[in-house]
Amino acid sequence: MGGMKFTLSARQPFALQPVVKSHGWVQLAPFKLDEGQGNPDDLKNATVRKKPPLRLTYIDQLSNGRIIEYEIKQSGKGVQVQTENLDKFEKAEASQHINWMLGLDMGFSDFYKFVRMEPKLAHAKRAARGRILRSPTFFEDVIKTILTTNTLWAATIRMNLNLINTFGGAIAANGKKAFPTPGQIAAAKPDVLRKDVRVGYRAPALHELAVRVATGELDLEAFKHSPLPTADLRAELLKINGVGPYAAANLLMILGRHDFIPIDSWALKLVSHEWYRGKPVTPKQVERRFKKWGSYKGLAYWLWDWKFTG
DNA sequence: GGTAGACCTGGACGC
DNA sequence: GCGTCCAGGTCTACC
Repeated sequence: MGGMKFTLSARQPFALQPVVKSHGWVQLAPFKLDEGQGNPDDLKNATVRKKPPLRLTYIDQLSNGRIIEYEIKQSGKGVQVQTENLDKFEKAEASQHINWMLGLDMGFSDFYKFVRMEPKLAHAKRAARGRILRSPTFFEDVIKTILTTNTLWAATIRMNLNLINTFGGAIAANGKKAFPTPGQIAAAKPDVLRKDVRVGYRAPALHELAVRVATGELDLEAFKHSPLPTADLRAELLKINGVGPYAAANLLMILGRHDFIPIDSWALKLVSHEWYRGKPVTPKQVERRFKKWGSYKGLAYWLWDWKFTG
């Protein structure tokens, strides 16, 4: 087996579970979640144990082409990473990726202060919430976000899995696959995206994006540390074919910009049941309800302790 | 600046 | 069994 372990520290407060459970991303390959089920003892221990062990795995491709798997667990005030033996450059890159994926150096003290009088948000600090699970590359998150639009969640999971199985590189030893690089998708015919990956009408948009990133025309990774004001960054995101108001807001949230609410059909449902007795609402009404939270309205929406749970 | 209609796909529902 | 609807929306064409 071999391999190596290392730990990464996080800005406090931090807990792995709320990051992993922050949205559906963990259900999208190459993420995988292992909550320690399968042991018969778990049942009787469940009532005793305070923190169920939670193990997040991810198949990553480093810039030198090497594909490796991370097993990430909570460890003290940060995380412990188990992976294959890496040289110091690989380890630095892997650490950087995991740091980004979990938002280890993000802080939310201003937000916590701002919302501490709001009963629906007061839990945020207690539960160390605010971080949103993200993929190592912004490219991957843009693709995944486009795959969430105008479809069922189950279909998003399937399309994403097809994309990985069709184009992604694999670990030789076990066949586990990484998310495809822009080049791998760009090299394919758009028709393959439609016919094999089954992404439907999204095929041209996805392919075009992969080509633009692969050729260097569009530097998506630069969005991570862009000096642009959020509104300008949003305008840039909206230029991407397939990215509209919802997707842009979702991607801004992923970038740690919380000024906009990703208003989808689910958001309308939540707000409808929260304040309008289940009567249909418009995006404008959602905006109105969260206006007071200013540049934190996205987070306020995201972390709101909703009445409606489905 | 605001709003109908079309759009791949494949479960869920009604009949 | 089949048709219809619709989902973690977006784009285009109009007003």
